[in-house]
Amino acid sequence: MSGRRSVADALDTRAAILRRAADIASVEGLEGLTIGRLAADLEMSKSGVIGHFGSKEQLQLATLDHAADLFRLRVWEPVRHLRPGLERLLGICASWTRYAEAPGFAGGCFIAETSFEWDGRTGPVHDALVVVTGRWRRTLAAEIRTAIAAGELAADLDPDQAVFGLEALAAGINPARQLHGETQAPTWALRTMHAILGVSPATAS
Amino acid sequence: MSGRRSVADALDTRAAILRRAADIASVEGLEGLTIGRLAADLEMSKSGVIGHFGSKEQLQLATLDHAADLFRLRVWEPVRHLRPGLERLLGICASWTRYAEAPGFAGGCFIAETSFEWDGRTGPVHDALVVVTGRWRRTLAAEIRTAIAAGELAADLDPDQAVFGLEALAAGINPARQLHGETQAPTWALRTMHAILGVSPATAS
DNA sequence: TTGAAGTACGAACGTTCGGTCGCTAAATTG
DNA sequence: CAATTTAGCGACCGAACGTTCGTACTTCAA
Repeated sequence: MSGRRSVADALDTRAAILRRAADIASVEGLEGLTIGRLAADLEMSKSGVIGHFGSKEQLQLATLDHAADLFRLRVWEPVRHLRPGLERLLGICASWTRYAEAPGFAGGCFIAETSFEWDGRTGPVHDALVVVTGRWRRTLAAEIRTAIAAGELAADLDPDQAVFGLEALAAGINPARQLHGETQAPTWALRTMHAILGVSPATAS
Repeated sequence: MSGRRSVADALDTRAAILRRAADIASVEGLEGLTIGRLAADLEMSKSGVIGHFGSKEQLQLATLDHAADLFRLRVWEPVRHLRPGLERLLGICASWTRYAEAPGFAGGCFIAETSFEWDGRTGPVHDALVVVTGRWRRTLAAEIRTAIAAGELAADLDPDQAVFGLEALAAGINPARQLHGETQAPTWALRTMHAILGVSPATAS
């Protein structure tokens, strides 16, 4: 009844842990995630859970990576094939706000949640978060610069300022929906993103 | 060496606890706030701390109220005397972004932090947060509607969408500064707020 | 067939959590 | 001056925390 079942099962177990961990952490935060709670939910022992990661901090890092993978899969992958520049940028805005509406986690977008939870702290999780969000920021900035170079966006648009605006709006969907039940928040965010980029609704659709 | 000192001291003690609690919670979150940590920082016993509030949840609610008071004092009070409508609205944007730049807490704006921490949870703290942020949203929306009625803002501006945008931008300053060291974030936020309202830089200054 | 590697268990570890209790002593009230 | 109230302390509780350890069992390689 106990012991290892198979390599495939083991990989499944680890994946199942991370899936559940991301779900819990999206509500309780990455620090509010506890090994005991995780074990109870998965009907495992605590040592069985932590054995896959070694420590809680490693579990947190793995959970963050898992969530980042999911974010890329849901936001970046669908628009990856589009032409670099404005077309792909608008695609990102669309898939991003769509993702924020239904991120697949119980508590909303994991990355946004964690950014606010860990921005004031220090340590490996903070640093990993900087890497993950920094990479996304650079992707956005590059796309904007490409669009400007192609004449698709105004030459006087500040890419860094635009990236800041887009990120803030996407993150803002979380509390708007869960605190105030603003179901229109994703639509508002998308419209305001277009305004920031100086794109007319006609061009955007 | 022990025992009560005076009523004035007692009020000071309570205020000192709340001040320190808000400071800790701005970094560690309202849940990461612990009575033991608080007692150690203030060189008190745990029972001496919790005696002022009764339970941790009451302490959390009091801390939230305290932070909301400070927010009102720093953001609303300075522009309270201004003429309702666009003038006061622009004043709010200015004091708001200034506040987000130096909120007086170790970990950035407390309200923004807590909004993301508690948006997915339930209970009294969540409910209190809804009240606090809801009141602020209504204040903003009313100011925008006044400005529209006076012809100072475009008639087709959606007040709720604008409120969503302003709030998202103000909150976004937190992780931008603390995660990526973007010292320009407050300036970016203010500029984008003006863009959302359809106000030209000339009018704004 | 035997041995190594790996997966999970259950029990225990020391610590910290929120919270309670009885007490002391100062301030307030009469 | 006596009685009441109250701030704060220190000891303590049960529960939950992250973590370690020895053990059982399965799978895979030699």
